[in-house]
Amino acid sequence: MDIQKAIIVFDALSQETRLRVFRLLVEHGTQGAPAGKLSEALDVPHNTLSFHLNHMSNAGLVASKREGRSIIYTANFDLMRDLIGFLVKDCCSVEFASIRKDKKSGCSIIELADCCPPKEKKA
Amino acid sequence: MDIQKAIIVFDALSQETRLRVFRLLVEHGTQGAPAGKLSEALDVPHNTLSFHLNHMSNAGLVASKREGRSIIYTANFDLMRDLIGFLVKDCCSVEFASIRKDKKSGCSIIELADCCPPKEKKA
DNA sequence: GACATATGTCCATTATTCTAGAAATATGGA
DNA sequence: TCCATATTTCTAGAATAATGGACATATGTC
Repeated sequence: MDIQKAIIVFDALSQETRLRVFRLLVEHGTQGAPAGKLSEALDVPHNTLSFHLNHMSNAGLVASKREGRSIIYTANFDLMRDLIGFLVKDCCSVEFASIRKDKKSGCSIIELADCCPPKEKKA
Repeated sequence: MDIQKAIIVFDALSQETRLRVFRLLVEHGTQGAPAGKLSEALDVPHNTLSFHLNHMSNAGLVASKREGRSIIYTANFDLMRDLIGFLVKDCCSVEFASIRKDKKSGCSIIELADCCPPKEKKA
């Protein structure tokens, strides 16, 4: 993920309605949820929500597919992983957070040194 | 980190100048860098940069301390770790990213399953 | 104290984003 | 075809954010 993409994703997440939508979609997993259900659950007018869903879709945060009369939205988990990777690699220091590939599992392993503050280099 | 705090941090990171400032500060580590150096490095007028640094400071993303005539800004690495933790816990699914404490090292370990997509539950 | 340096504050302008009413589009069913 | 449902698009006003010139403040040096 480059810096321009990251800005777009941060922007999409920096608004209450949108962040709530996203977290709700995360709860719905890969199955997703229809726009109307989100509108109702979050108590946001359908046209306002549509504006935000469109915003999120442009940012790549969500995908949508029609199913009958409904349009089902799903969270983009891949993007979320990329974003986490960006924060670790580009917005943190190796002293505080590091990322590496685990060959065996094929997973990326991130270590957050939240309990072991680095010794300050005395200048 | 709660959702309100997350929105504030995302907002602070969702603007090009601010994200560039933050990444530059990350490179400067715990030592930080003076406002003027940032202004010069990023080619942003000092007053405009001051506006953004103030924005970032309010969000808790950076800290500042005076040193002679300069004001030294430093990235808040703790907040960055909290943000990464928030994304993993609240904005991702356990199938895609999980976080656990490693008793021995005292670190939080995050596993990003970026190479092992979960088997879809056939409905 | 006079001056240069480093940074912040004030202000007006411009640009962008959010909101929700009204109308439009798409789908499915009687 | 007619109607209800689900959602989006259009639109305009309101709110918020970004920009940079001019000025103010704080610090260090001579």
